[in-house]
Amino acid sequence: MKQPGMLELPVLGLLKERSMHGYELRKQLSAMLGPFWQVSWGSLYPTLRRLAKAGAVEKLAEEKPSKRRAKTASGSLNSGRRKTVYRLTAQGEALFTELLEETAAAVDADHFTLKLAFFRYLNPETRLALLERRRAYLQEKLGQFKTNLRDYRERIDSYTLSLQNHSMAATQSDIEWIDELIRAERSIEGGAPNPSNA
Amino acid sequence: MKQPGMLELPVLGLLKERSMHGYELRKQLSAMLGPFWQVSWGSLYPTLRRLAKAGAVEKLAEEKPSKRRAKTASGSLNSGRRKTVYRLTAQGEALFTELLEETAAAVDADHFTLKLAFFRYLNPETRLALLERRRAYLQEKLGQFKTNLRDYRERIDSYTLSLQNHSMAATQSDIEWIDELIRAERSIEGGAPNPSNA
DNA sequence: TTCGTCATGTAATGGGTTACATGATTAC
DNA sequence: GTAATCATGTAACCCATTACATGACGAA
Repeated sequence: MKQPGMLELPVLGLLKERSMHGYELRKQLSAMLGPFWQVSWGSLYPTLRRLAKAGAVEKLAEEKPSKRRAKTASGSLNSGRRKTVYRLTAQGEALFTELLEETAAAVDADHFTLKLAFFRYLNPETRLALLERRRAYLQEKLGQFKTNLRDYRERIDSYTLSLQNHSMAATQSDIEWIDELIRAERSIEGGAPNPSNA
Repeated sequence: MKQPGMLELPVLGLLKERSMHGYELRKQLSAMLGPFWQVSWGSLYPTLRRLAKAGAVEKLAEEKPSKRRAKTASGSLNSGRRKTVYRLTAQGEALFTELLEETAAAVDADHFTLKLAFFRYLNPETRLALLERRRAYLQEKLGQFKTNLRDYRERIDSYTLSLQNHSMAATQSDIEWIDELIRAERSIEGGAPNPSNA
């Protein structure tokens, strides 16, 4: 991940479902967000520490199952202290909701992605608001692409032109995808009783 | 921009074309890379300072118009303001080429974009190598998406699923775009004499 | 026994973001 | 005369990256 302060939301969101230790958290994060999101230990653990300091999560030392000490036995002075399980607190729940609902940061692609991954915790109106905000942002960028190209097209070389055209097409495709999501949202809102997905 | 150390390449690349001052550099950067790339002063000027310290660019003080100017008429050809113009040095040229050619960092989307914007300075073989490296990377990610979905599909909700599907489609589209670029590269390589773009 | 995975962290480094601060010039 | 744009930077704050360091456990 690239931008600062982005891990908080997904960490809280995953811990909301169930308590986990750091290592598993990372695996779930990758599974949920796909291979482009790689979380490094050096960002995950400090995030957990910050959240713990803020009272949003608490550390639980899980006693080890190890039941058998047959072989190794002996002198290990202490046994506990293997996994550290993190659990969401009430404050953490509140923080999660706050981060999820804030519309300010919803426009940026990565922030939007993270919010979308936890959309099920939002009510339909908020979902629609976030979707429409993102859509407007993309539309604005599309317009900027066009003025940009109008003003500079002759001065940019063919590679850069190809770059911008591809980028515009991708933006257009994003918009269409958002439109689908908006349509789906409206149809469950006004139409059939909530199917609550699969 | 989000990642560290990414401004160096485009700054050197633009200064290679012609000397400029910081403010103009930023405008050119936006024009070239499109509206998703926003460069802040707080990252641009420190980058220039670093490059200057490394001897890659040199600062030229463009002298301001002798202090007092007649209101309008006199200095029509003057256009003087106190600007600091940056010029690429020989070392800077070397650094530019080095940064542009290194294949290690070429896989990441942003690095790849930046290199592509200066592809005209590379020979066709290096261009092809970079394109194919990027393609292989995307292909690999696509495979990871698939295994990921195979293993977790039942456990992810419909929003996250939509997210991943869209992300996969975008990756696929990126690959097709790269393929086009590769085809174009090969056709100028083996076929007609270099058309050197529009 | 050794290798791969599980598991938890810390330290140094670097640089991006945001806000701040200033002043000149142009257009209305 | 005043607002917008041109123009150049600095500073504090935050945090991601990378590399480092350690150790348990299961299987081959």
